[in-house]
Amino acid sequence: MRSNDSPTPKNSKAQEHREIIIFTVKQIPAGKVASHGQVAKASGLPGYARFVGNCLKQSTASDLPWHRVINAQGKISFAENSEKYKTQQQRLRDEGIEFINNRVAMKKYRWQP
DNA sequence: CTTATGACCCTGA
DNA sequence: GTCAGGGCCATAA
Repeated sequence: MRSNDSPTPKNSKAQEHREIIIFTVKQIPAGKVASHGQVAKASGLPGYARFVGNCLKQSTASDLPWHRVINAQGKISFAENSEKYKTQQQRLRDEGIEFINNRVAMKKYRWQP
């Protein structure tokens, strides 16, 4: 490790990746859903699926449609008894997305950039 | 359907 | 520097 290698401590690659991911998530129109890996890939960051989830959780932007981001299985990544699950499900239903057996028909509602 | 395994990424202690 | 954990993913059994 170098000692004088970071002129700006706040400068992180991850920080910029966050911006891109947030930006991409904002591009998801209402009535559509996308998986974490899909968002990551659409952001030009394949393999960042996990980072996306961690990022959305941390982000507090009100204009960020985090509820439109689910896992690749078409299911919400929270526990069914969790409040977050209910909230997300309700918001998606409000946008016209229907759930079948706690699952979304990705085939139909999948966001395609 | 569940469980296991390997992969790839970042954060915080 | 190591280690555990997280809104993950794909494949295999």
